[in-house]
Amino acid sequence: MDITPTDTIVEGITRAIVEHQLLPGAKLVEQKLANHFGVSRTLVRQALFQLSQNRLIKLEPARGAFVSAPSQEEAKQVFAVRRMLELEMTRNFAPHITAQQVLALRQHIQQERAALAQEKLSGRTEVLGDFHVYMATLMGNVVLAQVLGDLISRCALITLMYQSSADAQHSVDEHDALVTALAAKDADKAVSLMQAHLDHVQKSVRFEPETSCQDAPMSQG
Amino acid sequence: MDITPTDTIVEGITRAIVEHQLLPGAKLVEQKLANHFGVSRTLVRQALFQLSQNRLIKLEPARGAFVSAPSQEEAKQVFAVRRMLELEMTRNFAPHITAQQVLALRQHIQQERAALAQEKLSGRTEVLGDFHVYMATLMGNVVLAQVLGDLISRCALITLMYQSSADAQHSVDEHDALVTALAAKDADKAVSLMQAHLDHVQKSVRFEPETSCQDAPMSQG
DNA sequence: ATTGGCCAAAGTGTATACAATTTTGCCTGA
DNA sequence: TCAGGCAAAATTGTATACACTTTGGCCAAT
Repeated sequence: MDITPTDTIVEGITRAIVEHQLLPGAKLVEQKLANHFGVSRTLVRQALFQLSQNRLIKLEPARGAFVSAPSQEEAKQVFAVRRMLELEMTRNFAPHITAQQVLALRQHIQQERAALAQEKLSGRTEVLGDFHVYMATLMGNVVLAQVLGDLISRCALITLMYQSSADAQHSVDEHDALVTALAAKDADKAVSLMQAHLDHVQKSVRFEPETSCQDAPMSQG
Repeated sequence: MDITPTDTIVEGITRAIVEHQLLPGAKLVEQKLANHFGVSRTLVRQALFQLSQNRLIKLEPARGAFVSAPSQEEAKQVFAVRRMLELEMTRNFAPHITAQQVLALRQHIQQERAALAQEKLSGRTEVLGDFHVYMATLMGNVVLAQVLGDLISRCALITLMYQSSADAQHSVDEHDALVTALAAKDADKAVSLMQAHLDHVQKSVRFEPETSCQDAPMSQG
């Protein structure tokens, strides 16, 4: 996987949004970003376009780029789609899962626990969400994995912003239980566990958080 | 909806791919395209990036853009994901559908028949695929509509390339039957009709055993 | 004859310059 | 005081110029 300068900028802006340095609705001025990252507007524009594809920002023609303000309704819809995909995925996966795949999932859970232990916000939700994508990959359906990845990164803003550490811990435990059910090839149990898990993740999203947004704009002060 | 020059280029290249003027594997040289469309490479590059997001072309760093060669395996996976989403969508939609929504769907089918009558290849599959997206929209789930739209445009290349006129006619009839079942709020029947429909669409895709990629650059007059 | 390296040509990646558009603030006139 | 409009500043949209990478062929050495 080639790592391009554009990816670095995407990463940086994503980080800034996730960590509340850039609030929803904030305008992203190309030249400012270019100065900040020490590149030309060309690369910034590429990055902004990429971010708009992930729905993290909104691109208004001739007006500029603005940080998205994901609505509760949108989050609800994202989770509805995730349910459609992931419940079916779980049901299909359970009967055919191999010992090797179970092992792979368990190893992933180890990574999750490690990420949690580090208490680092960044990377935490990433790893947790990746579990679901990883399941799809193990099933061998690349397309499903990509679609799920898009969906999860799409609501990543919401989840990252509002999911507490306790919720994250809860998620890992639920992943663990899910894998156990899968390992036992107990499809019904696995599906209901997945259902419950998604319910919990969705409920963990708080839309009126403590707005302790310390002011730390990205502008090169 | 603002119509940008970039969109025009995307449209043009898509059309060329769909109409076999550009075969899978063919290289897209930026300057050639720029000359062809009478714009600078800047806009061409934007268009290429956009097309790569739709998986219609593949962007290889420092090497260029190449028309994708969708594999049979990938098509299979795309349809698998579509099944997950659309069967569930149908099941959820049937009990709550309103008379107004039924009417809207029937009107859409009229458009499909009109598009078919024109014998125009371009726009035909577009309209047919749009039926599925339209259902999602009517359900009120914007996210689902977008995900479905991505999936359908993703295999649009395949479908457009290989679906015959007879198959297309068949599709419209199946849409019609589906709407009738929905109007009767017969969820089970609607779901099985949708299942059969997706099976047929998938089967209508014929992969030519010989994928020898001849070079057929876009006619530049 | 074959292989390896070097050089030119072609093409992509990035920066900068320029054009078009939007935003902002001021001034005028009622 | 306030609405309207004009002009300047700021910002985005597009084109061009330049740097770097890849590609393809030629030639020399084995």
